[in-house]
Amino acid sequence: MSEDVNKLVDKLMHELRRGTITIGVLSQLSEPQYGYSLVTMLNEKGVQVEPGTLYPLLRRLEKQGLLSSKWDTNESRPRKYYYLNHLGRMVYDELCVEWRKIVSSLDFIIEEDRGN
Amino acid sequence: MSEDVNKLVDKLMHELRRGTITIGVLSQLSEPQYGYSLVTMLNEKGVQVEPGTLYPLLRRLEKQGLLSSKWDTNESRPRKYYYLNHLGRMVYDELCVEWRKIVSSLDFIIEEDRGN
DNA sequence: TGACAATAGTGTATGTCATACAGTATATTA
DNA sequence: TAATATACTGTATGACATACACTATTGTCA
Repeated sequence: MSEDVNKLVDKLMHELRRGTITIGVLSQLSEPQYGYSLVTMLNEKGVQVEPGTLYPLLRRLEKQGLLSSKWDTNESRPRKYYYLNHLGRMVYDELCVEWRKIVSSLDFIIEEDRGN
Repeated sequence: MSEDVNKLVDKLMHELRRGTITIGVLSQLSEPQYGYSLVTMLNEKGVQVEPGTLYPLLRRLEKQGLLSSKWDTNESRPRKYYYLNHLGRMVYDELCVEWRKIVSSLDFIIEEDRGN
């Protein structure tokens, strides 16, 4: 497989992953977390997310009302902690339901294709 | 839940679905299909895709070398059929592997969150 | 038969957000 | 002390879905 095709595959995989970043991030915020900790946690769990992506996402979700945040300056260094608020929990739950539907649909059609 | 929140949820769900359109489309092209037939097939199987999305996607995938196409003018009306070629089949298989990894990771972290 | 609707495909503008990278600030390490 | 790591903010670009407009052909119905 050539270099160009590898790039194409990478690109397609990135697009495949794209929509899952939000739900992945929301899933870790039942307890307050700060940005770099989230990057590490998620990477360890198989959800790759770049800091340049995560921070705007956190700010966006906070702006949309799903997350709340607080600065903690009592530790060795200042960190901004984000966590799901009430609305965020509700929306996250709905996204999880939707995710299961999507997975179910895709699993069905991919397995169907396997049979061919 | 207010109107604005419903819109936000809709938007997030759209983003969640976004990356799955390509793999959904590729899954149906082991046999040649034409655009509007694909829209119907996929909708029936739970993968919503708009014609305005599908046609550019089909053209893009063809340009990238994954799909081949042929006009069939022998039927009642002219239709353009697309189908996976050899490279497309290979790439599709890789995407399926990646999809399973993503699903596995997300299932793990969502179930982990359930336990909280 | 002609007008309109449905089918089928193409194209443009806009919206959304990830990525890439630059930059700032603070704490830690060499 | 200077360099590096940690932590966060901001800008430009890339990718592609959505919304909608438009063209072309065939089917339906008055």
